[in-house]
Amino acid sequence: MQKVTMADVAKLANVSKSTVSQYLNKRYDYMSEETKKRIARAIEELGYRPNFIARSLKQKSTATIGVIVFNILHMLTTQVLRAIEDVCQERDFHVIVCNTDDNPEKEKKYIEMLRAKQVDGLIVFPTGKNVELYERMTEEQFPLVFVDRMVPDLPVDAVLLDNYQAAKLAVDHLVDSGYERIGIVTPPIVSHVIPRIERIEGFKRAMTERGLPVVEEYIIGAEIPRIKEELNRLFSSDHPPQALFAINDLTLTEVLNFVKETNINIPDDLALISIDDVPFANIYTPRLTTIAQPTFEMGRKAAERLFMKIEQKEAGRHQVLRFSPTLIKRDSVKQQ
Amino acid sequence: MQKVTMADVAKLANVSKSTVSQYLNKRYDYMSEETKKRIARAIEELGYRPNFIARSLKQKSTATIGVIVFNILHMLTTQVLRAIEDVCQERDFHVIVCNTDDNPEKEKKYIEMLRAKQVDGLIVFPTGKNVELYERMTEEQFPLVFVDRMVPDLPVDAVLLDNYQAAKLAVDHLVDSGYERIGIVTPPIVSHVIPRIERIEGFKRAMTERGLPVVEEYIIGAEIPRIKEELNRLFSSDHPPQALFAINDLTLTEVLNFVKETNINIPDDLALISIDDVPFANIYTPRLTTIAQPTFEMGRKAAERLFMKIEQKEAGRHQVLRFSPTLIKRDSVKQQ
DNA sequence: TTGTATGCGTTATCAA
DNA sequence: TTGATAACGCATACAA
Repeated sequence: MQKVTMADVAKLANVSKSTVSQYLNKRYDYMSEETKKRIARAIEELGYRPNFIARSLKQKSTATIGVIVFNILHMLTTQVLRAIEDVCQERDFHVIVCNTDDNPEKEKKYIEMLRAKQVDGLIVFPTGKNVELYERMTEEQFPLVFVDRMVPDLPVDAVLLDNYQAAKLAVDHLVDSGYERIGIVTPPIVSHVIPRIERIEGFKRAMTERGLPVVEEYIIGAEIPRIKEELNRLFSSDHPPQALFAINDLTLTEVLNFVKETNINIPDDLALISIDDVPFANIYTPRLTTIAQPTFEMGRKAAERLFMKIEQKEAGRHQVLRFSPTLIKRDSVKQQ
Repeated sequence: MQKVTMADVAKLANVSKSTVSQYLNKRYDYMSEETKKRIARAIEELGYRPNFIARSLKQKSTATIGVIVFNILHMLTTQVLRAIEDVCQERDFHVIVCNTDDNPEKEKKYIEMLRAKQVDGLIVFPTGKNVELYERMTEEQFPLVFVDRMVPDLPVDAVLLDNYQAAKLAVDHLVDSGYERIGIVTPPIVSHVIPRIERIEGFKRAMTERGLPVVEEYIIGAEIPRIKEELNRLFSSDHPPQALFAINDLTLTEVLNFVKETNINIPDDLALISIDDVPFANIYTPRLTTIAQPTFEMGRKAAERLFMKIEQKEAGRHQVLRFSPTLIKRDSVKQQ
């Protein structure tokens, strides 16, 4: 299988390898019709298929990029990935996908292996823990783009949601609708996970701007499986929040689970808003008010930035691109 | 960047390239400690990283497989993909992902390009339209596994849901719960899309087995955007069905949308069951009764089969592996 | 224990 | 217009 090589074609067509090579690369400016035909025939006859890997070795380009994500199962990731793949498809590039599960070891291993495989560039949802490695890549001018998270002080292009704006959108909509006691629910707050930090920070700022107090008790930050019990605790207190802001789809799900097990009615007893326009937002009763990330635009942009770097090897000032979220008003927040 | 090669290391360490090569491949049975150290130092100093592509050329293995899917955005796909990637991760293989959008042209192009890139095997959710191409691969004994769909009469390994059983599970549960007028909703019925064909066929068989008539009017097969109007038509007739079986997540969503716009109450006015355990099944009110596909097992198995073929180049009789679905009883079907 | 020579399937340079 | 020949970076058989 796949034993037939350019040499075989050359022999059968009675020309040299170089001629075949030129033919394949469409450099036929000076090639006689006759030769072209003979080569075409030989290729056909032998069922020859070029070995792209050999060509890559010579040309120093594999037409392949790597995309390293936490977990392809997350909707954000899937959508960004799809957009990236679309851009690559237009350019006849291929995409290697890797899941790190947010594990720095795995991330490191993947990055190293993919570079050994000579990928032309890397789009990474970084764990944020392999700073030296990131640094090395930028020093070597290796084409690299971060998505979703970034690493402060590192001159790496990054494509991010404007998390402050997202939080502000949520708070403003809630406040405009007449809510004051607003809670926020998030996974554990760790410093290297930029979106969480920024969303919470944005939440606090927005509250303050609207002249509302930030009640620490209303900030629920816990591992996903523990969120429900935290909610239970909070809602059995004297003054539970009137509205909840779930900072992503995972926490939203937990809130919904919690609500399902109690008699709390949305939006009458509790208003709910979240970041990530989950697929069932429209189907759920009540329809869920959400803040959507422009995932496809983000994926596209990340890919386009990467290709800019791949194509014109020049550095250029690095950019942190912020994408604006969109408030989608539905029925889980109602005018008080 | 990445200019340093084995020759450089060899020179710096004062040994020959072959020695370095041996060192890298852990063939140090007979290597002096001294040499090892010198090589290690040189590698470190130069920041040498092996070029995997060059090695691939020699060894005829890229440690990369291709996975060609319709659309990574579908949940089934994402989950299968994740499982495949996990298996690959264990073996230090990488995965190239391609989206065909069920377009045979794209499929063809991808298959050809990936083979040119010398991937060691291919897992394909086949459009079913490139029969010659599939045949050629099997003739050449190229490692290939189909998922979700198969192509009749083609000796290719395939990993599929037991669609007949899935349909039977649905019908039996409905009938056992006291329903008789059961409708089914599906995307357009086209012959090469095996799951649809089998699910509908399974539905009919199961109905017949239970002594119930198959009412053609209750079989709604239409493009997704047109399903809602079909449902409207059906439910304004004299004898609408008492229960609906949605054959996948897409049609389920349409049913749910339809329900939302009417006053139909689930499960009181209409029972609902579907294939694909959607993420919101547990959250929706009422909680949705579904039939789950063992997506991760399917992905794992597909990858394992592929590796069997990759490793032991022997053919072996090809297998069509059927996976059993699981009925998850929740609240959208209630005992009448 | 280590080095030499050769090949993997292309492309590129330079002659012819 | 086409053909030798030398890379590309690594692995391997065989020699030393």
